[in-house]
Amino acid sequence: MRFSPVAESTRMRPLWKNPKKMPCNALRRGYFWNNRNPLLMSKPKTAISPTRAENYPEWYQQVVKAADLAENSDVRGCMVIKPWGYAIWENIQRHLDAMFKATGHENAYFPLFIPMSFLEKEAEHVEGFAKECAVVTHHRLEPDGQGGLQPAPSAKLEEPLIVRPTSETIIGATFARWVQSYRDLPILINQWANVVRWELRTRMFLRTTEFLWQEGHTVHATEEEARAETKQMLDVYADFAESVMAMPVIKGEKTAGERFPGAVATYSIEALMQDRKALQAGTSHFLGQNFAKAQEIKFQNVEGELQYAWTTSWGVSTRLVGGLIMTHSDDDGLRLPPRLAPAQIVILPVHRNDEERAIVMQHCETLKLELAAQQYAHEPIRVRIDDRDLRGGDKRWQWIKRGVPLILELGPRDIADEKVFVKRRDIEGKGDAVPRSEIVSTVANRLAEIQQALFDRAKALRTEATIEIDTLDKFEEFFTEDSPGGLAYCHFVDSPTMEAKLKELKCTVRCVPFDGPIESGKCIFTGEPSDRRGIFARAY
RNA sequence: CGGGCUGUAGCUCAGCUUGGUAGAGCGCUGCGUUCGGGACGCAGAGGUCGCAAGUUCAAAUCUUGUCAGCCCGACCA
Repeated sequence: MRFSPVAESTRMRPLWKNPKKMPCNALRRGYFWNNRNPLLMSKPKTAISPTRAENYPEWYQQVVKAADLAENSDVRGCMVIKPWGYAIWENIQRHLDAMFKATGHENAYFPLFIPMSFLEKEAEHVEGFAKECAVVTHHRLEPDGQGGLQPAPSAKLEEPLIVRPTSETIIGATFARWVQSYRDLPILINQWANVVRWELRTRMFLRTTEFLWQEGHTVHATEEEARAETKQMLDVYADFAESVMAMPVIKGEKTAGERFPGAVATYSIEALMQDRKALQAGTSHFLGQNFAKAQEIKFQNVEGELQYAWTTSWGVSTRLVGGLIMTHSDDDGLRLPPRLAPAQIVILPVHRNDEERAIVMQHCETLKLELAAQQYAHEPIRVRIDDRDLRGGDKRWQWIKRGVPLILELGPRDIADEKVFVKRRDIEGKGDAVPRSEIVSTVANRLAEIQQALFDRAKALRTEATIEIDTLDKFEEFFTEDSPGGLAYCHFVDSPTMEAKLKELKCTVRCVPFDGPIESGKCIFTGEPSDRRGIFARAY
């Protein structure tokens, strides 16, 4: 997740002022800022370097930086989410929160710290999380005698606390007190929180040591109801991903190996990124009675019998922002779907002197008010005027890199012509002059078109990258190092043979899609009979 | 936890082999010319060379120790 030193330095800057002295490697590989490499001058200039085709992971890092979304912090593996990035997360929260409320859930907040013994209660859960937990062992610091501090030996905790990697255990313990009768059920709770998983390799938004998420936890009287809840929330996620994020997803069930520790069934939405790697964008778990038994969540049913409850949990995280970036962005930076854009429209005033400035600003303010009075997707349109004292080109490129869907320019010439210059971020090119009289009435439509266009483009890419494979040879060919890869639908039966082959190919089973047809086939790894295809892909 | 590497200006780095006034690009500040697709010129500000000890008349440079970080592997939303 750190910017690699190579990329930050040599690749971005002209190391050799005299082109004749440049090593030819550097020339060929385009190690030049803004592609000013003299040998590549014919190539269109892009705001992000390297391009997606040249070096996808590095491109991703550069987009995060150029779009001003986040930066690395002084704490290893943790990022600072900057205002523009956080505003995107806030929009994600706002939409999801409304959807959770609409399905009957309420927000609550549980402790950051979990007694270690809680984690120990569910055996598989221990297995799954123990290795990556941050542990709190002391509650006081004292001088170490050398000008520094140390945890006070006298302040050692009797039982260590772990920083929550997820809250099933502590919420379960709480629910155990809340539930006595079938009349107390269901319990439908959501929590917006931060969690910590001490990952060794981190990447901005996609995998950081601390991340922000939402975790829903529910308790039900019956298995059917809990299963329905699990599916319902997966549907909520899928709906959100597709309609708000414009990110096409596939709903499916995880295999045993990919299941949440302690769950009976794990469902996920899977998205395909532009480098043809899959991203798990959200998960929903049917926990059966496993956690209820571990946490003693019991209730008396109508007949007066004591029963274990059925629980679920489901979550999405700031990882969605990573998915958003990799789904829509291009070689000029971020492209935001209008429904999530912190600013859907930025107006750039163009003026050269104070006299012009006064006139232009007045027109900009009026335009802003008219636009903001319009609605898109049942919300007032979000408009900003950028009147910072910067050169026009710089400013314009900043907003392009930040992914604002519509950039409007308004200068003396436009005012004279009664026009506004409009640039759609999702379309190549400089933009068009639109009559001032039309811009306000058509703006909601324009945003809707952008939203749809981004979705369509992403979906087309996925369709192009999707294939059905029925032989191991073809499978291996599809996932060789040089092959672009993608989503492979294959018959399979979970087995050690398969696991070994997948590991060799750096490939994973993403899920067994719900909408896949039931058809008889043979596992491409073992030849055993199978009736469903699974989706295989390299993944984040 | 194994293997490789790096700590010098806000950022990215050069300088170290062969010890002798602390460097570049970008960024930042000011002034001027520019300005509707990423401007240019001039003038500035900015550093206990990760930390500690040692060798030396003299250490960014050599030696030892120490701390931190990065990359590649095994694990993961």
